[in-house]
Amino acid sequence: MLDERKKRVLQAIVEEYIKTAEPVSSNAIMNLEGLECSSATIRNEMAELEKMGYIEKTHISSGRVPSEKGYRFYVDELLEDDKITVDEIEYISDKLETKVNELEDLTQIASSTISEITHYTTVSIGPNTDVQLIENIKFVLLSPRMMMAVILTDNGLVKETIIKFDEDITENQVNTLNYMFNNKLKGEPITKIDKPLEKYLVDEMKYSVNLIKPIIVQMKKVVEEEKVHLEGTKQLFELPEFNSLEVAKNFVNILDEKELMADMLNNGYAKDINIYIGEENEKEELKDFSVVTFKHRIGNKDLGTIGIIGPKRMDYSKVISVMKYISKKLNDNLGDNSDDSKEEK
Amino acid sequence: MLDERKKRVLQAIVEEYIKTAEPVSSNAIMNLEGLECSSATIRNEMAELEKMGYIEKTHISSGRVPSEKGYRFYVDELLEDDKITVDEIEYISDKLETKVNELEDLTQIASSTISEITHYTTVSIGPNTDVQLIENIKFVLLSPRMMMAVILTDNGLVKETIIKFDEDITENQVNTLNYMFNNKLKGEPITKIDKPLEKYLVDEMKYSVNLIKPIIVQMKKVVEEEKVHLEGTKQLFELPEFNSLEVAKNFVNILDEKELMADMLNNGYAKDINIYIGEENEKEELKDFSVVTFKHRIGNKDLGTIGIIGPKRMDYSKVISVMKYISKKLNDNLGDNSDDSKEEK
DNA sequence: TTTAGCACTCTTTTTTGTCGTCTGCTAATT
DNA sequence: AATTAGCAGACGACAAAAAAGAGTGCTAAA
Repeated sequence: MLDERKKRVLQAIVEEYIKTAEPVSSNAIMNLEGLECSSATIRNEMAELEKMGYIEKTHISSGRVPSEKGYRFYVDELLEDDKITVDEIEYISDKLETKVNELEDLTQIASSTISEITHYTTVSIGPNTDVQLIENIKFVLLSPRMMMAVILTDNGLVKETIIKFDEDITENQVNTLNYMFNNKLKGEPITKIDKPLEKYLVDEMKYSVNLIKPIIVQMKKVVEEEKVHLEGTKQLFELPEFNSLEVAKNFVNILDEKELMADMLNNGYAKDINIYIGEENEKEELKDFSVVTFKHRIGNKDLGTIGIIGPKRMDYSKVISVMKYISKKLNDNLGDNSDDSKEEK
Repeated sequence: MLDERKKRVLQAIVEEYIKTAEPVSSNAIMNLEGLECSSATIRNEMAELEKMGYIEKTHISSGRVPSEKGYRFYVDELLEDDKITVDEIEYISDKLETKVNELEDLTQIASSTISEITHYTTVSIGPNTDVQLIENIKFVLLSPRMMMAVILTDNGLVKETIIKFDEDITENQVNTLNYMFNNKLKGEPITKIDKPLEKYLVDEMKYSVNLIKPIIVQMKKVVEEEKVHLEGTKQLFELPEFNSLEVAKNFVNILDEKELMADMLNNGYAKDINIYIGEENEKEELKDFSVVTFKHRIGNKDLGTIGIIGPKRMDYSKVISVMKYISKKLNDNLGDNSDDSKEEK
């Protein structure tokens, strides 16, 4: 479709624009490797690329800026990996050594590391609820009317919550609950903790509704809860595109809508890495941004999703290199030294 | 010091400026209640108020803006309470009805309610660590190498954490730990969980350091951890002062520094409500803002602190009314229906 | 003591002009 | 047929100048 030189011109424009945030002129990219020709020739190529929709002008006599179609082509066909430096590799390795007790923290560390290296904002979220299986449930009486419920999932996450009752409970009751819940739920997806279960326990098993209802309500809540974690919000404000108050406000609005973030990360299942450029984002509010999402897993255990939010001219190459490296590193590390991960044969 | 009319003029200027964010001219406040005189008279008063330092001009022929001294006088002497509407009262009552299982959530609900009503940004934090006493500690074995520690404090908060070990642990060991920690720490401030305790347990009581160290490390971490919670960040961006990119950036930077926020809230002990206007803030970064902090408690139990961050021309009256009402409401509500609060005679 | 009136100051907005950049096109060159 | 040099034209960015508007301080009168 595009001949070699056009590809080269497009690539040069995208990369130059990523670097400078200024419309790229024919002069600016002339004499780059593979473009040893006059500016006039490049202008001709640019005119055609524009006609095809890969680049556009900001005004009639301006330089060119990549269109979303242009970015998309760049990402799909022209992207070169391995833009990660030795220093960065060292920094990442260092960060990932941090000993964590809860796997959830690992996603946050990955998220903050990405943000620090790329200088974009990252947002992270735990694994999707419907892929998590219950490995064990534990009820512990804290005081006569207060109980704690702990749920261990097969991917090593721990969810705990406190449940209060209007009447005293006995150790005996707690033991029965322990047995009953484990018996019923072990190996089931955590989403099974829901109304029907409450109904079953009350109607069929004849438990007191006063006992069961708060348990189900509270456990359901903690199971469904999406903890969205943000990192590096201020960094984007250093970018030249944030000199427009409009864009800045828009961005702050996005960050304030945690559910919107959660939604964004939960969609787009197909691949581990997904790239949404501008209008490709489902959310109207994100149409001036690009988002790269990264499904973060160890072995076959989903550990959550990380999203990188940046301008449309984000350094896709860098972002993807970093993500791939982190993914690799995590799997290398946790292959050996994770105690609680189940041995797979 | 200030005669009645001067007070009235100052009050009018402050309130008008709070409303419009524009320098206030002599014309604008003439004919307000208590100011039934000509603009020339008001100009004379303004000239004197300016000489005394209560108001200032943005340039030689502009209207007047309150100085920080002016705001301070307004807050100390001129503030009228009860600027809260019936609708707002209803909204607050409604929000505070939400049933919470963890007292921590209550501070967040209060915080978000304040933000929604005042349209300023709020930031909240749990109670200061050194006022919290340990009521009970519970260790629960989750798997051979994973234990959960739960700390109940006298003000009804629950802190829990997971501890991992490099070797298997027995139920017996957990029971001993339970007995030992409770015996040693019940009634003590949570800050007692620290190095010296580790030393004592290992050296004197001859516990294995492999067992004790991770416990102390992890519990200390969760005890010291300050969970800063932000609410309504985007709202401030609607204010006219945020049309300056400088201010906007400044603000985003502040929000990104969670420890700064925590510091801010932990200082200023004296009163339950503290007001810091502009330069009165200890933090350089906050010198263009006003902060109102609100120590939130039920009975004599400290439940955390909420800070309201807004422009210097924030609607102090509204903010304070809302806070007072919330405080009252919480105490009314939780006087009766809180099950776990200890009965005081 | 208050007020009407006016000159003066300063900001804001609009207008005008200049400069520089980059394109598209044409005609010449390879 | 592809490339290139050269140039006219378009337009943004910036600065200076001009006009409009808002508010003050002061003076003199009520």
